[in-house]
Amino acid sequence: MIETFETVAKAVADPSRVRILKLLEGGELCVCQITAVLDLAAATVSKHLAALKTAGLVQQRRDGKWIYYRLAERDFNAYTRAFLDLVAKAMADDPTVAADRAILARVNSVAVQTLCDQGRAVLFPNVLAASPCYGESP
Amino acid sequence: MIETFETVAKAVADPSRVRILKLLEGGELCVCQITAVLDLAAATVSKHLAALKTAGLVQQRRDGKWIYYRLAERDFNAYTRAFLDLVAKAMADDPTVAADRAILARVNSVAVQTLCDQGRAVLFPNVLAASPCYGESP
DNA sequence: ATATCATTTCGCTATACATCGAATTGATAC
DNA sequence: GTATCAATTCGATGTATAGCGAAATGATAT
Repeated sequence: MIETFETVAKAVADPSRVRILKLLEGGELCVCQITAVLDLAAATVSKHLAALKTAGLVQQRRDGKWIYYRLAERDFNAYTRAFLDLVAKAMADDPTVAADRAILARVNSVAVQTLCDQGRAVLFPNVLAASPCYGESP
Repeated sequence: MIETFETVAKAVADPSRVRILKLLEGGELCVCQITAVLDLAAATVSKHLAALKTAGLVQQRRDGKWIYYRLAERDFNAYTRAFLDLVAKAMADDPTVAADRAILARVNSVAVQTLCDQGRAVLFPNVLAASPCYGESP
């Protein structure tokens, strides 16, 4: 009881995990998409997702090569509803959350396969690198 | 924003601090009363209370030699209401919380001064120790 | 069957924190 | 003023955890 509450509260008491929950409010995402937004090592994101799952805050589903995470059903465990509602209402205008949403928009504009292949860099097309060098031809 | 949320969530993500909040739902208590119930070192309890205060979940008031802590006003900060309501609704029938309430009943039956002077032991009168030893006379 | 590859687990390091006893603080009460 | 003493802060210790790179896993797709 109090141990379960502790597990869920701990899950929500980390900024990276809160950012994940706020991202998932917009719909399910696969691990590499979440990793691209947070800009953390895949191992780190995987661990956070496991913590959120243990806490009963998210659920997962496989689709081909990718595993998609989504917010858990409200009645998943005794505290799922209360904490997810709390997080949903909070941090509506937090700058980090807003920035993540902006990156998420870019993420959603590229195929998951492309994102997995090329990594986060594909989200920020570097004009200088893509263009021919100035003064290259005589 | 997200940092404030993190502070408050961390505050409730510890069983000792949750026990304190549940105790304070019954009304204000001084530090030595809380210490007696939790059965932790005074230094530890003091630190927990400081964390709860920083999180905006409790407030304090001095009365003579003692400092009384109480749950914070619901609009104390952006998250006070949400988290205090959440804790209030949760763990209604948790065994640890129930046991704490039983000890609290004993605490409320003795003067604060007595509790401070004699410590937690005063809550559990030891019949054997209080009686004359068997076979002591002739 | 086997190679690929997204995800997870493992091993490690650095930091955070729960807990304690001892020392300090600071308001009370003489 | 000064002694008392509840509460806090200090210093130390052990445990927990966020982060990473490397290795392992396991489902897919050839």
